Amino acid sequence: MRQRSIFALVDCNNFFVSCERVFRPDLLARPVAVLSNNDGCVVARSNEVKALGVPMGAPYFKHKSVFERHGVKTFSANFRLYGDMSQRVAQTLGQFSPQTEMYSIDESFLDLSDLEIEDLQAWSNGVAKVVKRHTGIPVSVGVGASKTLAKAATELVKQERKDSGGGLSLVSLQNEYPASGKLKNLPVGDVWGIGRRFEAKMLGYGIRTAYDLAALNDRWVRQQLGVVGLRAVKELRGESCFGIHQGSSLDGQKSISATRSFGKGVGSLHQLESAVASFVARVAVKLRSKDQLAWQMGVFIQTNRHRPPYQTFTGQACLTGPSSNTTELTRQALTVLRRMYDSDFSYKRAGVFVNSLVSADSQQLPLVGDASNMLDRLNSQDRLMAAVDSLNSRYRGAIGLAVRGVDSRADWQSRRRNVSPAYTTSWNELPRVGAKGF
DNA sequence: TCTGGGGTCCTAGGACCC
DNA sequence: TCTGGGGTCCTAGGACCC
Repeated sequence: MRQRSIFALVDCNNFFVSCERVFRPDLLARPVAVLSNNDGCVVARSNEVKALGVPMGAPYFKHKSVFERHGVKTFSANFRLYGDMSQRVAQTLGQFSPQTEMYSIDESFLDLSDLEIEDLQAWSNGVAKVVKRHTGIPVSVGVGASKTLAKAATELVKQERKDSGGGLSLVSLQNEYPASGKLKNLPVGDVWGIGRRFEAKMLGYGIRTAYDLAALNDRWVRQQLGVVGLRAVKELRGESCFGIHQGSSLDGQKSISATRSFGKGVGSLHQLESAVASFVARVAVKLRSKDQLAWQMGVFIQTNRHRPPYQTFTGQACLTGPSSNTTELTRQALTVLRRMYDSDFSYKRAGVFVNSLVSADSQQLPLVGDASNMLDRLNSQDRLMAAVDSLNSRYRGAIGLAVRGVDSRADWQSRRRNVSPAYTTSWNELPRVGAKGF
């Protein structure tokens, strides 16, 4: 008989900010924020910035004066750096359980069900210490009988806002559900699976905490919050509904996209073509890096969301066969774009997506035509694309189709005024010893 | 002037079929 | 007084996650 489930969630504290601080220890006790593309939104906040009352995802311009008044150091998002740091954390976690799932760039679940750990509370604190020592990233470690409870535990740890990180186990041998007496301290909106809408609905009924939520009647929950909400509630009671997906949550993903808001409004078809072509290139690289091919692709262009009339144009193309070939995908994308382009509008955002993905090695050859010819052609395309990918990873963005354009100051390019160096992935960007903070 | 980007799953309703 | 009914597929929209 399988024993009960036990999960841990390791959640990196203020992850993007913590990454920047690893290489800028001078910023450790100072307020720091990381901004999204175009320096538009606040996507990571140090505890000092949280204390200023700046919410997650807030438009930067609305808080700019507060930032200046308090000397908040801001960075433009540097995803190459964060991705690399994320890998380091994941690697460290591998030593604590053979069953790990990288859930997002800053969170991993560990399955502890089959491990013999006597003191889960001490264990969780230990994990936090080791990760901090190995990577410099402070983490919150939560342990529970379900993923949702593990998640709840990390939320409770984070309430303490300790810069060094720490752990909490909600699993005790004596009692399970009432052990969640601690859940009285967790606001209902902080429960995994309860977003803004569901939170408002629950508050309307006087349900304020995770504890209140767990005590509700199943049928009523099903009615109000659907099967998703019901699962969340069951998980809160320690009834595990979700297992571990070994590897990454994104393994076997169903779609891939590349979308961006533009630095300025873009009206000309020529510029949109250049933007879309560069998005296709990104998507195709992602496809190839995952050994995937797509049967379907789509393009969308949008006007400014905050300035009515807001318009979105979307078009889809069915490919003649599954592909990850940049040239072919670009041709299709541009056809779609030209078909739906309307010169009366100025566009602020565009994107390219692919779906109906299949694994490249399970690719079916066409039923008609000379299969060996087809194979040759596919192989030569594969080799070309592999060569392009390898050159581009070494000399970032060196090679591309001409339509993509080469003007890095084009209107559609994002503004990123304060990017930190690629400390961990580019020798050229390593600071000299003795420079500020080293 | 200035508001991110990448995903998933569920549900309701319409089309279509027998 | 009556205008079937059930299954399946697709799509759009809404909710959620980080």
